[in-house]
Amino acid sequence: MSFTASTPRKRPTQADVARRAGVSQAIVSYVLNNRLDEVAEETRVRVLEAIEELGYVPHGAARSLRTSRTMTVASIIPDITNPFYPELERGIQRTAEASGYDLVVSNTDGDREKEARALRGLLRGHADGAVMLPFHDHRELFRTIAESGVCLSLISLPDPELIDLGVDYLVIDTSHAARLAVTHFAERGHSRIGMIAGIAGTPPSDHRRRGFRAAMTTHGLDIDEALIRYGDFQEAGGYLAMNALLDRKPPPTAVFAANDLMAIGAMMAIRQRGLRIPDDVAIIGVDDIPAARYVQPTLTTVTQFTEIRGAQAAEYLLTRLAGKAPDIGRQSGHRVELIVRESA
Amino acid sequence: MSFTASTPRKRPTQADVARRAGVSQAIVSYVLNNRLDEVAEETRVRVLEAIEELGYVPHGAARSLRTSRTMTVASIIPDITNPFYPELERGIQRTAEASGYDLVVSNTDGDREKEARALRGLLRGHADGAVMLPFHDHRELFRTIAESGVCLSLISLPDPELIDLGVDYLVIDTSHAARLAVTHFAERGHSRIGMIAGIAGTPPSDHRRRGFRAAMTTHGLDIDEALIRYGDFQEAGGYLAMNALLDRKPPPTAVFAANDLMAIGAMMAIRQRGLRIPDDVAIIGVDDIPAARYVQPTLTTVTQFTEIRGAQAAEYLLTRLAGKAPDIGRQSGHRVELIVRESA
DNA sequence: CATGCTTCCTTTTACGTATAAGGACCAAGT
DNA sequence: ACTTGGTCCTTATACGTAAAAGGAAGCATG
Repeated sequence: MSFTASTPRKRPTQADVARRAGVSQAIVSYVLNNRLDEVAEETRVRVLEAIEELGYVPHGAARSLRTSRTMTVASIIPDITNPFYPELERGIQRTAEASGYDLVVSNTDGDREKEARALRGLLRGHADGAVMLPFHDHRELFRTIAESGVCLSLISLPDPELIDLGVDYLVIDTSHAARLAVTHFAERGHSRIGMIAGIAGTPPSDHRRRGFRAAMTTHGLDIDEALIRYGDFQEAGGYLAMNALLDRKPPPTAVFAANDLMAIGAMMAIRQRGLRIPDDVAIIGVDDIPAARYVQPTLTTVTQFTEIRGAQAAEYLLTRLAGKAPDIGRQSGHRVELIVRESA
Repeated sequence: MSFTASTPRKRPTQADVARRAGVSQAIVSYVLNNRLDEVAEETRVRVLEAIEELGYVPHGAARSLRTSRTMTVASIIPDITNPFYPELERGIQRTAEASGYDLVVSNTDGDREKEARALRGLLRGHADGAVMLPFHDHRELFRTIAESGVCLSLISLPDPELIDLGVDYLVIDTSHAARLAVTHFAERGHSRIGMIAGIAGTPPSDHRRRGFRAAMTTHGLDIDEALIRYGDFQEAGGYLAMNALLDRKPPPTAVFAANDLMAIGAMMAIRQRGLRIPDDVAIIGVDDIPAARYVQPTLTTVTQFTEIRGAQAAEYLLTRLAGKAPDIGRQSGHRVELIVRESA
């Protein structure tokens, strides 16, 4: 049995570097932090050489303890396997890394308890701030976190009390997405319009549904409650919901799905019954995930400019971490646009 | 202008808790670490009450500094927007969280320098270990990392020297995937078979290509070098590569793509020319991403049981972190299976 | 009645870093 | 000659925690 693996060479510390360079530990620290006025050029070079020779790398935890900055940001999102979120994620990561921050990712599955657990993790000081797309209400926890000095950038509807505490918001205006879809349907002569909403009871889903209702009313269309179904934001949920819709007499001629995955699931259900898209049933989704371009027929959808949005949320966070943000939280909406393809 | 946000209430420490409970800081630490023999039940309760009242939460960095454990693992992967990786990611995360570990994610874009940067991050002690799917060769860095006591679990071909250092491997046998695809094509009478490989020069891609060559030879089929093209593992790359293949005279009647995204891009190119799948050109991909079931026609593909694989790689890592692994690195292959759908 | 053993504390130390505070030396100004 | 001030060091300290070491009280043992 080899012992190589069980006897890791202890990593060198600033003290080791200092000994090697014949100076005190403080000087090493000054060199590392570019305090040029504190240390003579000649010494600086000697220290840098020692660092190189020993392969010294700063100890993250010690540094955090001292500075109370971790140089990592957390991203708390519902489901990384839903293509919408990696896109968002990527925007966040790009921005964070550009400022030298690491990224810790937590999947919540949209589960209340998992969301809460991830948030409590912030209190342990694992990250300097977080970007989060919450499914549930966590006002208490957000409050505690904001008060403890961890910055928050939320992608959701804003909460005035939290804005006062310096929480930034990227406002999701999904009612507008619903409006775009319904208008498009109405213009093409549809009147019997159904909706596949997200998980009942979660705020993003409720909001999207309210937007749908409002848009229908605007266009003077009747809302048949039986034509509003709920899915799980996955293909399977869309598939089941669509089947339920097609069982109604008469079935809807157009369906707005709260995200693309469910729209794609719905398309499967429609095809399986031998119906044609968009002739028999038209479909509009939300998110413009890459797959929307690759399904047959291609999917008409409302894009939210996901990656840009992630980057913007992260931007809010990073300016705040840099101390360049106003005390009070900022908020901004975001552009939303209908991309007309073949399905509607 | 409000000052609420700029004056965060300082978080309580064990010392604060101790003061409140009328004991010393050490007792608080003992309580938190369940050293039941060290503290009387009555005191314990008093301390727990104080913790509750003050809302005390342990300070991660301080704890890490003391214990030299961070309770986080890193996952270093090429591209989170490629649906293959979130799947992998999810497996890793599920396993890590079950053991109480946080997960730090780094996207490398398959870029050599970004991979190296993420690896160097490990040396700062941000994580106790890492699961990585490397695109490039980093033997030197891996060596340094392993020697400094950070555990590694790699998804790639094993390196004997690193195995000696206790690095675990989940071996990707993509030559087998290629074999399954070629065999399937051969059985259906195809002889003019093309391949869309990954980025030229990266090990995973090279290996997949070698497997393809070997399988062709096994079946006594000619390899036309002009029918091997390279893509970027994205839809766009598959699309371009397929167009190049269709320009050959005669074009291939079957194409094996190194991943599903490129296969889907290839299908677009085929459709655009008015050709039929699989009658004119048959397609097989690799990964079995969710979209494979939703494209039209549905995509025949080689599944790698991605989430399970991620979980297994993480499992390796966690057992090692728990000190339950042999000094020497482990390695295991993984199941690979052809899923026959409509495209071939 | 000294001795040792438990039980349950407190005191002390170390982890590796950033930085404030202090000191030695030398050139320049009076 | 004596401050003054700058330059470039060293020493000392704090961050919050875990855990070793030490100590006081009570109780049983010979």
